[in-house]
Amino acid sequence: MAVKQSPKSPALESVPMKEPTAVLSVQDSPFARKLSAFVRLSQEEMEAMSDLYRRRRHFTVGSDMIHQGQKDQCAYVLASGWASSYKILPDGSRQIVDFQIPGDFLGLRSVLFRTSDHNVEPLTPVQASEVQQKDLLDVFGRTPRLATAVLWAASRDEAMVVERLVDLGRRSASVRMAHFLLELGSRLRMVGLADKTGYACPLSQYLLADALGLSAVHVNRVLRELREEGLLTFQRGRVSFDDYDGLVAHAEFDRSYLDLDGPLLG
Amino acid sequence: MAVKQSPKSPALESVPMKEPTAVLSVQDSPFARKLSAFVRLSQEEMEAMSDLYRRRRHFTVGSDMIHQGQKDQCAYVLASGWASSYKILPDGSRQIVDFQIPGDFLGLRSVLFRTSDHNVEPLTPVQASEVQQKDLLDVFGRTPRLATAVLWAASRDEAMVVERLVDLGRRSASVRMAHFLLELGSRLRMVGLADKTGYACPLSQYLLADALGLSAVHVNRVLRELREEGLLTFQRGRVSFDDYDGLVAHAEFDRSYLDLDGPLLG
DNA sequence: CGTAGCTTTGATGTAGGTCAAGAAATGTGG
DNA sequence: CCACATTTCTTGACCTACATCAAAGCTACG
Repeated sequence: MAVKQSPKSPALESVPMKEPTAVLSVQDSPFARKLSAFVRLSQEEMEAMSDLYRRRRHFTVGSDMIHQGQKDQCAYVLASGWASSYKILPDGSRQIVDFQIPGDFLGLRSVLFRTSDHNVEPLTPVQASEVQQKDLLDVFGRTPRLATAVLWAASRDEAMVVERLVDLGRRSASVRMAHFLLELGSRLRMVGLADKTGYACPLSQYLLADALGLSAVHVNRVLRELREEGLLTFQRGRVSFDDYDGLVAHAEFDRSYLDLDGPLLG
Repeated sequence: MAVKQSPKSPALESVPMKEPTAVLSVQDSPFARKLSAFVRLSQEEMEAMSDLYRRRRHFTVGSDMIHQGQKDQCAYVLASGWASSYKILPDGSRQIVDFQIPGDFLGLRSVLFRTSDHNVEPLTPVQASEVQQKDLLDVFGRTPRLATAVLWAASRDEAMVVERLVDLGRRSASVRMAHFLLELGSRLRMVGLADKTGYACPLSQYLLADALGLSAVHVNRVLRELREEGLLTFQRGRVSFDDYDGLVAHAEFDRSYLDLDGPLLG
């Protein structure tokens, strides 16, 4: 039910910012890296993609990137920082749908739909490339394989939302939390922001609560349980896996839904 | 937690089957109708689409259309009948992610991913067109606008999953049920299978429970409440809106996430 | 006309919510 | 670098929405 977000996250400084300027090269961007998991991109496709990268923008915490109900919104590719996409209900409560990390494409629906059905806001300072509707449709027309790759990325995002749905529908709070933090770890590893031991994480317990359909109080209790069971520690902006295998077992974590097994299209 | 589905649904016969053979004409198919909500399809695009329609298949209740964990799955476009897509958890419980109705594209993820991350099974006898990976990628290469339209349709599906997520995370059982049945009504209206008074619905209370993250017992109680409040009646395979406006208010139903306002691409 | 799956209802249990309030941590201005 | 303000985190006491268990009554087809 918490509506406020943290203007000052405890882990803000500890998130590796990975010298944003270095990301300007298209091939090395987290986004290209992610799409490469699906198609082996040609030189031409790389260039088409760089057209999407022209307009670089910066967002500070508290400023909206995409706003529910507004028209003609842009999409973005996150270069650095974290964001969250969420819906606000009439009674003021909030459901966070997903968190975005570097390399994530965000706001696809707000481009394809006439009006955006959700909000996106930065959780840390964010560097992102603006993608306008026209650019996106042009690129699709020129390089269908890239279009397919974007479709694949969108499907992967949907798979994650589905997994969150299973979390809320059928898993206990503890399993849910473990599952979620493992998924986040997997995603961060894909872009080099996590390893087996854990990762820096700027999420407050309020944010976790709104993402997992729990109360902040219960989030706290669940985190304590997991810590006391020696599975994982989430403190001072860092998630540490104390017993990775035990955690995977506890969470029944099967990451096949993240489709990580190398390019499908040659 | 219910794992069994209904081999004999009470409403099975009352679902209008809309003479399946008449749907063979591409322009009139519910699928074309749905995509037309996004792009005005050219003759060429219609023809490309008809390539996706070649292999028509029939499924009986109890046979799987798509199976979790299997490789090289097909996708389908539903011509008639209802299906449900779901995930089974290790403990045997089930979360239904969505129900498919005529015109719905199903199993996109199972084509794009190496292995399917979910199951799809018919709830009534089903007529569907099989879409193989190759067909789909070919069509994308030839007609990018069609690819964009499919991307749009996939985004619309994701928007519905997101709304289900909000249901499970932040809405009470009663609001959740009302919201869900209204959404289903909107979707059915788009393909001419519902009107303001209601629609034929082959879903058992067990299925509703597994979709909404409730127990079947509680589904029953919630339906009774809604009936006693004069909002809606769900009996003998038919959902009747007794007080549509009251229901919309109760459910806080805002259907902008279905993006119904006419073609975006000329 | 039997029986297998549905629906309905009552009694009882519990996971997680809400309220409240103190302790850490973090940021801000001097 | 310190005192104060603001979030966050943490814990305890209590409560409620929904689950679970159990047992009848329906319905529909075989």
